[in-house]
Amino acid sequence: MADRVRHIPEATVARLPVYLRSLAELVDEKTATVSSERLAEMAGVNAAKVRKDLSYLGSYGTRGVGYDVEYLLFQMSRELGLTHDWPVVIMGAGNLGQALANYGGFTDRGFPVAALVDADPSKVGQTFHGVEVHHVDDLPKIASDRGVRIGIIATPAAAAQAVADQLTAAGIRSILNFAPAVITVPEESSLRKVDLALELQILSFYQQHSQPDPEASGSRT
Amino acid sequence: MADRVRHIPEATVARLPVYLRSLAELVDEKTATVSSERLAEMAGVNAAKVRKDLSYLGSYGTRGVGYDVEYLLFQMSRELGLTHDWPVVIMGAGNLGQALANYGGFTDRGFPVAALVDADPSKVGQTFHGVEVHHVDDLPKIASDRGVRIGIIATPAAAAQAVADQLTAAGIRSILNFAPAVITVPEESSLRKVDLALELQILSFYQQHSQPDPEASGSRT
DNA sequence: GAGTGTGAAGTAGTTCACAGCC
DNA sequence: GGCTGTGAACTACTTCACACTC
Repeated sequence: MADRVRHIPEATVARLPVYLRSLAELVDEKTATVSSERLAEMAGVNAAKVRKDLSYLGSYGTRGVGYDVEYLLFQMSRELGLTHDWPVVIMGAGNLGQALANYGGFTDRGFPVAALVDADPSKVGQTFHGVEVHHVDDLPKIASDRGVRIGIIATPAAAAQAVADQLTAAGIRSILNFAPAVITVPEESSLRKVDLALELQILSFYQQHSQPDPEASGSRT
Repeated sequence: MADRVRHIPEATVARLPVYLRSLAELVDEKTATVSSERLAEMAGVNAAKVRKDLSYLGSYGTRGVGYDVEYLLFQMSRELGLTHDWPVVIMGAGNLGQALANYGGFTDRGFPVAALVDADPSKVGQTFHGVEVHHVDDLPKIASDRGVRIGIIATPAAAAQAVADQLTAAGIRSILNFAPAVITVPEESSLRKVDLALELQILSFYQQHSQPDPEASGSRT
């Protein structure tokens, strides 16, 4: 039994939110229990993976029955730290920053946008979708006043590293980077990236390699 | 030599665009050759990985010297299928769809937005950032007329699977899904996902587990 | 009988370490 | 001497298969 083993593989962590969403759907449709097989289907993975993933959280299933939807949902929310809100700041009040502030999906899911932050004084004071733009110099104050733990970088690539450093200086250790640039953060910080063009380039690769190119000559058979 | 070995690991494919970007920077600053070490630093990975990744494309380096920046950039663009444009359609002309149409980053990188597509007749005919909204019934025609091979799903979650099916029916086999929903596509199609809330939830997990919880009791040492 | 929990086997990806070439 | 290219060792993740519990 050896304490509660507290190391959950990264790959598993990345799937927990998908299970969470599936569980939320099951609650909506008033399903009381769910098998690993059903959950696997909903999450688009296989059943063995679901069972192994869930086993890292603890033994919350019942053999012969399945998992109690509500109980599992609660445990998973707790594990993911979603039992309370996490206010975020969006760095960069340009197109992307505004669009993200505008996008309801964050607030709805427990990540209210506490502020937009920009270096351009002409943007400071403006409001987008109810979110005010503050000057980057005020970041430390905003972060501590509003308990912001997560920063979203929505600046041009050239500014991304400097902005990451500002977030770090303001005590923000979780960063979601939308800028198409590689940034480095201290060891103890978490960094996730979303790079739209990169995803399209990956699709392009597979597109390129899918159809046997009619121009490919020379190699018969 | 056994032909040219044509299986590149997925993990490698996902890194190629990052190398590509680094190489583009090197070209800008007129650097002629680059070592795996330098490239690794720029891409935020380690040097052995760079060498192994590049070796899948072929032996484009020179021992004792490094890689010719321009030549490698060209080879990599070719491999990624970026020597020509790939027009895309954006499915869903709501907030997110409009924001994506508005975001210059796609067109700049060789993925011009051929059309926005929506089911709502009141949106059809409108223009966002120079991109016209078409009715979803016209999708097959648009796709074939404009050679669209990539579709971007920017609809609400509830519509995502139906839209994916419409894309498939229109012969589009590469899909980038922004909707917070699991969708399935035929075996031969490629699917990538971008889920903003999911990324924040992952950060929340690590945030939650980072600080040694002061309430954690019992285990001394 | 049904369905979880998990060791064991299998697979993919990473890193090491060094032979080989410039 | 410097740096690539790559087998070999290692690590992470996935899947299988079955003992175990309800």
